[in-house]
Amino acid sequence: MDYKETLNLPKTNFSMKADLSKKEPEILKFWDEIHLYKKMREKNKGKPKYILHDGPPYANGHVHIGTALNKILKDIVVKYKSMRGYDAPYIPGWDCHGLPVEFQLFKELGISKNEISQLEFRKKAKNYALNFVKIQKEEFKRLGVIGDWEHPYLTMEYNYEMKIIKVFAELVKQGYIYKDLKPVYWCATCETALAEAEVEYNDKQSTSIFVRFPVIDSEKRFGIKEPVSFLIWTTTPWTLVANEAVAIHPEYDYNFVKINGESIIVAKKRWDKELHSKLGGSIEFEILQSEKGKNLAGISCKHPFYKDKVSRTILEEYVTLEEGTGCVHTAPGHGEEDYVAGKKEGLNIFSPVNNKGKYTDEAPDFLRDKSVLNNETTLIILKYLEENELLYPVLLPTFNNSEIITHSYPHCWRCKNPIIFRATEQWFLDVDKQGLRKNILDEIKNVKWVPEIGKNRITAMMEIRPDWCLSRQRYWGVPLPIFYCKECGEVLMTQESIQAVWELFGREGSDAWFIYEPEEILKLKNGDSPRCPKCKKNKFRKETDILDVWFDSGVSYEAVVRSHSDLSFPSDLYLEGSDQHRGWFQHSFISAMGALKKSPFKTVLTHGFVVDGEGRKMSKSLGNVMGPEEVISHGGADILRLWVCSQNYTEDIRISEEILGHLTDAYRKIRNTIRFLLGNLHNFKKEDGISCSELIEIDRFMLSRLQKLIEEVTLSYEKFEYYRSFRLLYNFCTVSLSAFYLDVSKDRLYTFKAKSKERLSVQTIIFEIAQVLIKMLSPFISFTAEESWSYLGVDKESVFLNDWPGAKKEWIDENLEKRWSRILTLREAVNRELEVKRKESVIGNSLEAMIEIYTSDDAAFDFLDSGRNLWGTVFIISQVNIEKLAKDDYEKIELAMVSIEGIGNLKIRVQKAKGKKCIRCWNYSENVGLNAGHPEICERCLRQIK
RNA sequence: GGGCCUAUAGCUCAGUUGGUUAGAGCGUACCCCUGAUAAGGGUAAGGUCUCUGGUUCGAACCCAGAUAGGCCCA
Repeated sequence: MDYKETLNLPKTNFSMKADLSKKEPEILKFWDEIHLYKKMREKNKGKPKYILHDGPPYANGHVHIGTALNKILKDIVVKYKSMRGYDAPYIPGWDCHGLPVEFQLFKELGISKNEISQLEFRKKAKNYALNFVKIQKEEFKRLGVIGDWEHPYLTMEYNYEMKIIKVFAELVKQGYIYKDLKPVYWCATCETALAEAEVEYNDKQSTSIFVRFPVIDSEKRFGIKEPVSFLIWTTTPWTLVANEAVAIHPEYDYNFVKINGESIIVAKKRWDKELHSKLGGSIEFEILQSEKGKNLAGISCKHPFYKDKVSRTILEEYVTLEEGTGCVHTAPGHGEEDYVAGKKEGLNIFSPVNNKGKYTDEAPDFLRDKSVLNNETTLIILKYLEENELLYPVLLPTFNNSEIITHSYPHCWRCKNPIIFRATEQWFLDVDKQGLRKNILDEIKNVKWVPEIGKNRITAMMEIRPDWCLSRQRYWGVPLPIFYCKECGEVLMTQESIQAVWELFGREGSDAWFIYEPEEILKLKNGDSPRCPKCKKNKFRKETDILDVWFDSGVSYEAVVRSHSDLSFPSDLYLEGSDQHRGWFQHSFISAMGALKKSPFKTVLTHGFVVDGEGRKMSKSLGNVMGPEEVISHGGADILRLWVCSQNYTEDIRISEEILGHLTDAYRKIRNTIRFLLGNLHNFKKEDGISCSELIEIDRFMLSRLQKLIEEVTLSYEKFEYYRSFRLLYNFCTVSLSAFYLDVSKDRLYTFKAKSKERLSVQTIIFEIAQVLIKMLSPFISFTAEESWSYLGVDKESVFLNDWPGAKKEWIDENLEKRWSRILTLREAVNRELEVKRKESVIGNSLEAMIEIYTSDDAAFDFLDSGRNLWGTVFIISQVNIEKLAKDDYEKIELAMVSIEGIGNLKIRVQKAKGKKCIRCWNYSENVGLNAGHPEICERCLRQIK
């Protein structure tokens, strides 16, 4: 007789091989067909909302691994919250305007700004962005991210653009918006402002000179008879015209060096190190005195170019001793640091240079209309300085007392010419108006930052950040809705004039700005056009700057969260990379706090950056870039998702072939564990389950353990610590299930009658475990969870339409768990002894073993005695003998002693089992052969086949 | 150059307020099984807790510095 026929071996169509790259697209189609997102929403209709507001990625390029990480994390949140019973909408968005698109497109078109009309370019930019929205949308969906993909938000949609202007209007109304000068990178050849990304650093030869800044009334100030000068060093002599100050470091020592009948002030360390040989050589000198920089603040010097202008000394930390004299020429109109210093010190932001890079009428007569970067201009300046005894002679090989140096200097990415820093008029948001900065700093404390360190980070940034420069001299973005009087240049920026703009944008989009004349845009409802507030004329021109794109995405709390009927303000969660402390978080915060005096988010979660296996950032030059498509095609999106949930994302997140290899192993283990569960449930229905009180002890223990698992996993989910949840689930699969419970339960599952109480008891638990596991894994490995769910035979068409499992307190049995932790300790000891005999070839399979356990301890004996019918199963052996010995006899036995906490000592002997092997259940028994009809099986099996 | 952060087995992570021989899983090696089978089980080996000082009776943990790396600035 073939007894194998009488066994209940596992059976399932849930394959061992995942074949994810083939299966995942089918599952995506399934989700699409059943309208999963809609159904998840319907399930929780009317329940409390949980709003994760999507920070929009740039619609530029393909999805890279960092973006994938971000979207998968968001998806985990949304799926988890939805299963927890929240109405958790997810409206994905894209940031469409801005330099990344514009820059890339200009590159692809191979043209510059002057070669295309703004309107035409914007059409191309829109299509460009739309194309990448389409591409990224498919790439995100492929990751298994669920959301309202059919109705995403785009920052270039008419309604969105309208909201941008509305928020701007509100900020104007509250007095936050003002105009000022600020230096920007400027290409005089292309006649355009450049963004940081459009600047290339190349070597350039420049004229470097030392210049005196004579101290006014120096004798009175210092008691020194000779004329005293601060000596500065510069490689851009042309900026001296715009000088406003001389910066010195508060902590450095400065020498007053008497030389050649004058006294020059330079940093002591610079003089000692280099300047003496360069400027003094063999000439005798004398150090008259030495002063700390901070004692030299506010000293008035003669301006090199303007007789009645004073240039004073200011204290700045950024002054270095790397080069120069330690006294730094400061022109706030021509340098970023100089500008910041100038704003702080209340200096004039002076920039007498026009679009073409030529001096304006504000410059001295002899420089007017001269190109600042021209060598001839430099010569004129040198000559002037020389004649006015301002140029300090250099001893080394020189050219007109100047030196030609080669240094790294910014150049235009397009025309490759050197560029200049030039102050132009820009629009700003005043972050200190109405105590905005203070309000934000206060409100930061009311927001939950995950990890907590994010709070410090954004606080530090908010404390020192300058006013927000809203102007960009670009093509692709939302125009600043501002007009200027053609007659007198006065600004027109009233609520009415801005409203005219937003209404227009709502109807026709922001392109309309470039189509219509100011008068057409401004036409008021009664047909009147507004008048200049100053001169009362009614001819205007339009502002040409566009808004910083951070303003676009920053107002999404208004344009999306407050405007969308699915959403509610404020959002529960913003979840982005840690770089967004300076980016989206901050800009959203500023605009919402400014306009509404409310934080746009309750919780902000940040994740680190993806780096390679060595912790280095990914870069093309290092050749260590790994794309999501690579992982998906090799393993599948679930492998990528497993990577996301296995890593502690608060730090840098590593990815490498090795790491993915381990994750693939982990995936297989989880998949096979689920497969085994499903295989043993193939003829099991929910109604077959038996009640808790009727369960066999070990099954009750597992049920208790499962409740604990639910509690712990859920807690970690709540804390956004997914890698902890994952670890718990994974360890449960390997340690609790595969290596213990499932292994131990095979005997009951396979050899007992299909509907026997023993078998139904395990199946009840396995069914429960399978459901819980699949549900709790579903936010992580969504595809595999969905696939396996369909094999479970439960009346829910998708795993995601379930509620999150809740731990049943009444199933937790602490005494049982305590007892079983002892049993497991004993099991480990038994395994060690079994292994010894296995190495000695006494046994192979553990069922070939009989075990004798000795103790002299009462407690230990009671414990062993209480589990007489357990040991065979738990150790997967055939026979057990338990003997209580007298202390003396016990001590004499030459076996390793095992100590079990709370029980006592015992000794274990492993021997070959007695009797014959039952060919049905493989246990050894002395009753095999007693039945003549079935001479090859044991009595227990005999009962099962009758 | 500045601000913030990170560093524990090959990999991913634990490690309570400082307190015995620093833990887990995976991977590796070896063994078993062949009724989860391109599966399953068992045992074992693996660490100068990045380095150098300091505080302390005692440091993976606290302090200072260094090195390497990350993000944001300059």
